[in-house]
Amino acid sequence: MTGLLARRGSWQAIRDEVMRRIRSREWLPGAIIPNEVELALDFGCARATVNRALRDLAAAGVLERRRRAGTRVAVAMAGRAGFDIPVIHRDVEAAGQRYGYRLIASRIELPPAEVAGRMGLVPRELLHLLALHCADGRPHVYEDRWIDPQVVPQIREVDLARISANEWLVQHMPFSAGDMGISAVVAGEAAGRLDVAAAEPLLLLERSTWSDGRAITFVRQYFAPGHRIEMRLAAPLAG
Amino acid sequence: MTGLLARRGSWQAIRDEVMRRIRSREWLPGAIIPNEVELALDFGCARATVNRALRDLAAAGVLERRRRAGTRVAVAMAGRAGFDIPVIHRDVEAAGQRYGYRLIASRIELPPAEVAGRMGLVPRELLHLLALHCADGRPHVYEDRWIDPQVVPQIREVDLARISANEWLVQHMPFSAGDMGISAVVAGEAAGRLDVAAAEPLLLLERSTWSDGRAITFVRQYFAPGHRIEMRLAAPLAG
DNA sequence: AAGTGGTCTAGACCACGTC
DNA sequence: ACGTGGTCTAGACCACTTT
Repeated sequence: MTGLLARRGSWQAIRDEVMRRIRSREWLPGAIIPNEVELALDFGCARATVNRALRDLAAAGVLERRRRAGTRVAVAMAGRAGFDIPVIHRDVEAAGQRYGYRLIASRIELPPAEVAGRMGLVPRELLHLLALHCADGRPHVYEDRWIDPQVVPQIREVDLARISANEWLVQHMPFSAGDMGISAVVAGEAAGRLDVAAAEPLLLLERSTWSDGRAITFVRQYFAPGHRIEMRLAAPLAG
Repeated sequence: MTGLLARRGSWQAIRDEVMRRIRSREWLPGAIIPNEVELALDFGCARATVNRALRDLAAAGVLERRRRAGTRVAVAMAGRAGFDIPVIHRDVEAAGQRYGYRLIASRIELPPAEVAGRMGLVPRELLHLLALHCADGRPHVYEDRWIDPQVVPQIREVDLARISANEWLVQHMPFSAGDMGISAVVAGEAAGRLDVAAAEPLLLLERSTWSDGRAITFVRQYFAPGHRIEMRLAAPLAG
């Protein structure tokens, strides 16, 4: 490609050209593509520029790169996506509704074995919170949360009746990893909290959050009937 | 930091040091941090190396960078996450079960207004597929899919009784953007397909996929009771 | 107008893992 | 062992946006 695709950043042009060759099946999944030096000659640029483009595609999962082994087109190039973790506060307000939060209960107690297991710790006393998030005064999300005060000692001094544990954690314990599971359940015992029939199907979101190998919190959130968790899927490349 | 954190890549050491300063509240959310030249002097490295580190953090959402305005610590540094799009085939086999696929119906017909709306097009004839994904011979996911043959003309020549539309699309129309919604519903009309009671709560995943501004496909997937969609949350930084 | 990040270069050395 | 990607440098020019 003799400089055809020149743009603002030539590494983007290179990335696009590589993508084109993959899409057009000029470079098949699993096949090794030319090395950086060859591509740099081909594209008439520095190797660092090619490196930038290929690194970008590797990060997006389109390419697989290994020293000495070279760069190949990923075989199962389907799966990764990015989305924004739903933040209830913003969710509600984005829908043009007034957000409300109410702490129902706050106790220090032993978690059931399942919760302890999810948090990967031997049962010991944790902070247990029950809370309700409201939209325009109506129950929106019922939340059952466990927090390990040994990992987040400052939590003892927070007035959790005023600020939701989630918002406080987000502000003071950021950058954590975690896992999340979504399932459908019958309202059951959460029905009373959300003011719905016990047979109503609810979305249950379970999330555990980790910092430095230690579980910070585990939360179960029951969403009011009809709620929809939405996410935009970010493609490896727009186009 | 006089070379204290030297590692394999010094840009990673710089990234870690910047993170440390943010975590320790040495640099507060919203505050401007020193520019690249200053940091390069501070760290005793080339500006490009600092740039690499800061670009990485900006991509992770930890920093916000603007020309001329400088680099500042992001205020709402909570939200982004990454996960792998659930691929039913792999899901089932990862659970040690045998995957099966069965095409129930395939028709060319006009979509209901809601589907047309989701795909952002005026109603015209689309390919409509009903299919069942099985695990160990038992119904696992019931799928109701619409495909626009004007966007994917090759689909007409595919034997969709043998390969699922999803797998074919993934292989031949990769790298697309889209949006996804998850909700809880009662089994209702999907109950018969999944062989469950009509009142059973099911997870409904709706996804529309776009390529180049045009909708490729819109699919509703009803998961068998008890199914859980899991995702690992990728933190901006491990640690 | 001027300062900041964005990018490119040409060359170099290094680390890793395959051969 | 040696080829490949990973990274770093020192300098340069450019693009954007705020002052």
